[in-house]
Amino acid sequence: MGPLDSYLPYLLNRAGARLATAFDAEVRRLGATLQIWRVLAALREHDGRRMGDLAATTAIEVSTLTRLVDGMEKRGLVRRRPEPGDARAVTVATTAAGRRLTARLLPVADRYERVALDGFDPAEADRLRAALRRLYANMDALKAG
Amino acid sequence: MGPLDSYLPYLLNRAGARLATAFDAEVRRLGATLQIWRVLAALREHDGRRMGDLAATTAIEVSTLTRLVDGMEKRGLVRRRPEPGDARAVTVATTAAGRRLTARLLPVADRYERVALDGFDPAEADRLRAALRRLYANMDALKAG
DNA sequence: TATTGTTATACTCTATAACTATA
DNA sequence: TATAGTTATAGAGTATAACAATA
Repeated sequence: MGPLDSYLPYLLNRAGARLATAFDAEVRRLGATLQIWRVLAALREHDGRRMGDLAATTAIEVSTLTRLVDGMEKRGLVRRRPEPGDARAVTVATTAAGRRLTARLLPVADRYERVALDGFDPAEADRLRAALRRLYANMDALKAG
Repeated sequence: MGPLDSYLPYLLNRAGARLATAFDAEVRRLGATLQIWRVLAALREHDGRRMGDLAATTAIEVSTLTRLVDGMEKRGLVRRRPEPGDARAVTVATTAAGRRLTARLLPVADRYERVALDGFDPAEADRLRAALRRLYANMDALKAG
């Protein structure tokens, strides 16, 4: 291993942590948290998802997600419904209030992406996105240990 | 904001979380943790650093770091010494045992980077590193709020 | 028997601030 | 007064396993 500043997991962690910390501080002023935003963003992409599905796409543990959704439900941001066809499962859907909060968070999210990619030309930004997707997929090889 | 799968903070978080989780599980079998590895990797780069310096490069909170270093000191991996010239400050240096543990962790760290970058040609990998450094630096702009 | 989600517990990390000892 | 580090406390998040209901 060479210098830390060329070690990819280190760079990935530093960049990700910095983005996440700053974003979290900012959305808290709007009455949300990073975790709440992750759930809302996942539901914006596809509303009415199952808990397990939501856990997978947000990278939030199921047991954490249960309590997070409890809180969001209490605040009227989402609503749980039994999944028709499988009574074990539950789907989570946004309410009008949830969508209003999402609408207020979206400009912040957009701004963060713009700032992070400031100075990147579109092709460069897309290469970065592709590289991160590929890196994620490469980790499948480690499942075996 | 477009699809989640093109949203950079999302991609960054997913890739980073996956790498970190898998790596942590693996080094635990060798008697370390991800946090311990971060400290050792930082000290490998430059041994005998101050606590504040260490906190900055590892992205670990100072108060967390104090207790982490407490534990590492108890295990004989590092040693605290007063900084000559400033009696308030403390430097943290590895012991022989700490360097032995580092040596055992290095191959794992190398393997993770190799797996993550599997299929990337060297120029591509370097572009990714440069992009992550640049992204990190771009976040300076958010300090103002 | 396996799966979905909830609950419970202990643990880790963070956030915040108070505290000490220096500078 | 400001800085370096420690300590204390409360709050998030994770890990694990036990559990209920259903498949």
